[in-house]
Amino acid sequence: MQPSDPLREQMIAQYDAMSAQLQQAARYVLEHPEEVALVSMREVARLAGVQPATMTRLAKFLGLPGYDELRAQHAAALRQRGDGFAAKVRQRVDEGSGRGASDTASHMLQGLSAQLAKLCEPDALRQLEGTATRLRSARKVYVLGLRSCHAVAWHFHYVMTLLGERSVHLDGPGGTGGDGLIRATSEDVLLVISIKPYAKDALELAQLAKDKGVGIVSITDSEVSPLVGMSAQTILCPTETDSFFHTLTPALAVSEVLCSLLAEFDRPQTLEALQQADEHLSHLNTYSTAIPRRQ
Amino acid sequence: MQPSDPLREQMIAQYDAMSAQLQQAARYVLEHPEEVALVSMREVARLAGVQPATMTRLAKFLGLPGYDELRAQHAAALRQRGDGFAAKVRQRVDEGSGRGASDTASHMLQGLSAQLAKLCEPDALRQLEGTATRLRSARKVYVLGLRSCHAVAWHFHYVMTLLGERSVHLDGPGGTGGDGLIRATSEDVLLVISIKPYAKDALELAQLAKDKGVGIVSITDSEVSPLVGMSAQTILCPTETDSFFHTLTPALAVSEVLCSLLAEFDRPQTLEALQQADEHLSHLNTYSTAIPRRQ
DNA sequence: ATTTTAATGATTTATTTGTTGCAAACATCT
DNA sequence: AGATGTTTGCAACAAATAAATCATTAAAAT
Repeated sequence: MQPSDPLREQMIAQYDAMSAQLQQAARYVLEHPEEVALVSMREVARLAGVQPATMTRLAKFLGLPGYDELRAQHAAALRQRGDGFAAKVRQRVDEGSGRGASDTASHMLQGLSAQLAKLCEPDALRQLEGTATRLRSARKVYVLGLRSCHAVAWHFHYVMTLLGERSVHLDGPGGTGGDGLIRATSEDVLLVISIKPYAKDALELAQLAKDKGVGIVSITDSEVSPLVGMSAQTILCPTETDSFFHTLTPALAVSEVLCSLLAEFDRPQTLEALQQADEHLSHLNTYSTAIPRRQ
Repeated sequence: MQPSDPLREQMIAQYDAMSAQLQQAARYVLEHPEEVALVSMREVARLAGVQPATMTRLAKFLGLPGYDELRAQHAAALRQRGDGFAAKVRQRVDEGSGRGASDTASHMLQGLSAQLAKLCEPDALRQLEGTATRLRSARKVYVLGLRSCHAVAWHFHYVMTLLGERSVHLDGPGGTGGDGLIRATSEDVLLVISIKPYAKDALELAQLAKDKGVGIVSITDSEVSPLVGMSAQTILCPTETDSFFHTLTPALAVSEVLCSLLAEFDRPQTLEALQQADEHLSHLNTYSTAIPRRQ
């Protein structure tokens, strides 16, 4: 963000030499420099998830006399930003007049940003809430998304897996994806994600599920999507870009919001489930705890 | 400076009704709003040349519960200025006076929208462009994303597959994911996506690839991500939400932008590749052409 | 001129802050 | 294994903080 902030650079440079807790503290400071300037040390520590003492230790590790100096530097940086405001705008204009790639990228990102903002409209929120409610009451949640929608389906399933064991992902090698539905009942719900062009297999599987009495909810792209007719709840999200492809970013955002709503519904249970997942994964040594040597 | 700061306007409006000391305090606050946010009340009082108690009285005079609220408001204003681009979007956040789920959803979506807007800043655009350039010149592009990042990796790979045959997805059943690298050379590039907590396997595979001379580019979440050190190009994207989970929406957006930039680079070839894909898929009868019967 | 009212200054009080010392837990290396 | 050095969490501390209280002063009204 500020390439010319010496303290920042020092933290990045010395990051590898820090202990785990120090790294966690440093990471938060790097990512939330304003907070360091604006709130108390204990509060920063709380937000960073470390002991208050660790913040002091971080300051000393960086060669500063104490935490106050750390805050002072961040405060100074924040003060300067008021002045440097004009410079930033100028920089943007310079570049904005420009050529090619950055322009395309910026335009596309702004479009996506606007699409997400649009999802905040009352209609969309109602759909989200309705769908979350329906999913909440399900015994099992089957998740189906083929081809381009695989990414969204899988991610939803992945998060739901961390949360409990109600989720079944309808996908598998050798075309066995549909087998998950063998014992599906009317107590279950199928979340199907599909956008134009709609994959035939997805529609057929959804129809099959519906015939078995499974409740259908869907994330799709249009009022006239084939999914709308067979779904008890539908969330519509935009997919258009000015590029060649349809975007799945709004759909992924929607699925993440659904996960959050479901998680938020029963916080204690969610926390317990997440802790279980943590333990399991740490036993499996899945994640890199210490940062490996840099090259 | 801030025409839409209600507290500011209130102070100006009520200025005449204040006592001499209160006016002096208010004047300083109006002229040095950053200081109010950044230093203690007593210090502000000293700088303003009034008694500490006067600052408390000023806050109460303005109808606030106490000085803390005065500082909180100035801090919030300062925070927003930092976000710059996203500020516009952020303004609406507090409007939701609401209850429950819709509120959570709306808040989260607005946050995501702001994060995408932030990616339009010059720094991020530079990273995007640099990475796209690096990917463009690669003979083959290997794509690696494990666990939560699988969704992004797979989607990138999927789109790249429609575009040509340069993409290899490093994933597979039975832990065979790394096998794709067997014939990787220094002409190739590995795109690795990983966010905290970083999957050990992903880091190890990336390191292996690097040792083979493969160029590394990455999408990750922090300056101090272990990927930064081993990558020729890195795109940083935010992952924080106020929910339990990290979001992958910005990462997906970034990957879609990368795809677009690559596609845009050679439009004729892209169009041809897409037409081929269309033909292939229509021969396979993959997509539902007619909208099936509604129920 | 005297009372009343508001404003300002000084003092006190209960919190909160940043720091430090110490013991348990941890990893590391013979 | 056992010993050693580091890292980490906890609790106690002194300093500083914001607010509440009381005393004094200045101005306004009678």
